[in-house]
Amino acid sequence: MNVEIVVPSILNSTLTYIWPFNVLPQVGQLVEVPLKNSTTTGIIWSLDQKVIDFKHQLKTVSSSYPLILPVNFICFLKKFADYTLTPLGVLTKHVLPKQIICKETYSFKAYHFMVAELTSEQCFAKNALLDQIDTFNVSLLDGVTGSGKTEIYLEVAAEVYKSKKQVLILLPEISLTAQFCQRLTERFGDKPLVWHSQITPKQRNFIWHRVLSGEPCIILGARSALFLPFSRLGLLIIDEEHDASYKQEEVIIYNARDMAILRAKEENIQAILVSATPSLETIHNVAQKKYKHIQVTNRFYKASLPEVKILSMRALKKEERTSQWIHPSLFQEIQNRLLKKEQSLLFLNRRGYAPLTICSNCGFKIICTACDVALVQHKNQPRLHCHYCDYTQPIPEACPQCLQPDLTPCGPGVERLSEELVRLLPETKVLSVTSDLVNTPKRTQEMVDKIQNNEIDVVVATQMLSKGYHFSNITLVGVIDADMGLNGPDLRCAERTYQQLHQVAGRCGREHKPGVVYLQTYEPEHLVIKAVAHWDRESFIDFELDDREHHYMPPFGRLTSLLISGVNNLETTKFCRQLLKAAPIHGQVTVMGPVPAPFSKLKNQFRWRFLLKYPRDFSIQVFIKFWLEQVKKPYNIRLIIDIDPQSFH
DNA sequence: AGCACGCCGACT
DNA sequence: GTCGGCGTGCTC
Repeated sequence: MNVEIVVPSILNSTLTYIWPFNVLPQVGQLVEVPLKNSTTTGIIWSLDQKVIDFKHQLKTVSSSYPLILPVNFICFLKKFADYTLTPLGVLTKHVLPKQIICKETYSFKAYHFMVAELTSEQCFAKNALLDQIDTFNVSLLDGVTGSGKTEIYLEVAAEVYKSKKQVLILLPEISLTAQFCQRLTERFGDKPLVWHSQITPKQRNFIWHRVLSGEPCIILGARSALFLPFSRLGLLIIDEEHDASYKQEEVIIYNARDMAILRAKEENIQAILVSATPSLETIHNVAQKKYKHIQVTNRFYKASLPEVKILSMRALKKEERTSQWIHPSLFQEIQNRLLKKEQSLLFLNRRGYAPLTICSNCGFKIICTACDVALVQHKNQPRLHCHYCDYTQPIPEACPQCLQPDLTPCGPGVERLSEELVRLLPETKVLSVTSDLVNTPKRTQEMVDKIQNNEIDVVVATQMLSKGYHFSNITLVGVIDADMGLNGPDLRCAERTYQQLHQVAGRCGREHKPGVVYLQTYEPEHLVIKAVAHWDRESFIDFELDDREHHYMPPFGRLTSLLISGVNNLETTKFCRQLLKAAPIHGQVTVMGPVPAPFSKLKNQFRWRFLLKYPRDFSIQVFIKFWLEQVKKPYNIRLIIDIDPQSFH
């Protein structure tokens, strides 16, 4: 008999092989097959006898492994590929372990759960979640920081574990897993199994085989944990469900939150979405009664909230300013903190010294040779640096165009803000925290220690410090660029800004010392800024949902983006025109574009974009497949399909 | 004629 | 993705 097999290549279809063994093949079984002039691991995808027009002699399966991926998992992969339009072979690469070792003996201690004391509200939430544990459904566990959401879902996870099932807890970033791991170890009496791209091959193999074996376990994972072959998954938890880093945009483009829900559906289990600032998609699904809403409040919450004040940068006169970038009121507050021996934290989401270098004589702007973006000036290591392609060059003495020595750094980065603080307050110990400077676990630990031991007075940081950290002596937070991103090309920029500011505002004064947050803005009356300042989520949601509905944007309509890029701009635009001409006419789909992408050139590639808008229940995949069949794509032009895009660069 | 390079399709 | 076939064009 023949079997249909997927192999880890870019192929989008199965390949047919002869099954030479007496034992029947099984869907999901791993096999070795000859491919070209070598051999590779593949997955038996189907036993259906496909009618093939393959003219040559079929090859034979070389050997089979006693490893069978669960049928539910295969179904999940199939739907994943169908939805995201990922070639099956590409997906397979992420599913198969690097090398297959069948007999591995690892010891594993069973968890011994510590008894957690839950408040009556937490108990209620826990029981509500446990109530529907055995069939597919989605719950939103919604509550502010400090309301004990984590305790609740860990209790639910413990119950599922005790019923001999597996639990997957997804976190948006690896950096968060370390602290979280600590917390789980305390609760469970042993380390949880952590899965992300940087674990050792040995650990990777161990986890892969363990989840396949069906042994109960709790996995703490980054989004790639969705590709683990769990055979007894009993619960899926997506913490910080709103987080944009759940969206993977390289090689396989998918939103891990949405695919997690798909996985839960295929496994017929519950998915719990957890957030203090749920995404509008999720809020909408709750309103539509598709998701269950479990809200937890913290009765101490209102009292513990820092006060958020808006500082208008518009009203300032030149002579009122002490500092070039810091509002006088915020500057005053920083000085007050210094007197009280308390710490301040300033956020500025710009690495380096200055985001822009311009010649004050002729107006020449230094841009990257490979990208259509300004080079960022760094002073720590004096270079001009492209943040998109990593190109660097020395800072020229004179303007490359008019040869005058008038190159001027424009605007602040973290380094420049720190420098200014040191100049204005020479006794102050200032620490810059950016991914350029704090980029290893060791340096991260040093940074945390320094702040915690009060060796630092003012921390100037990018968004990298806005998540997962809390320092008890920081009682003042200043956001230098609160409205940066408010007017971006991104559909979700208001939502993102709201979530980030909310997150940032929670960074201070959670313990006995009250905190204050200052938002510097040129748009003090902007609804997003006001909503953050008043801790008023509802008004933000109402405003934003209205706006989205008015423009038929997600979560009301859906979007897909097609990014077309190539080294030759003429050829690229030509292909775009061909595409536009071939675009099927369909009453439910609006085809917009082609337009140059917001970054019209990156890494020497010219970039153009189409955007498709269509109803929520419309299957755009069929439309796209039909469309792309009409035109032949030149080999040197790349086309990337992003279903439900998060970023529009 | 002989060979290097790069385009481009096939892979069961 | 990766390999190999083959056409173009350059060198001996």
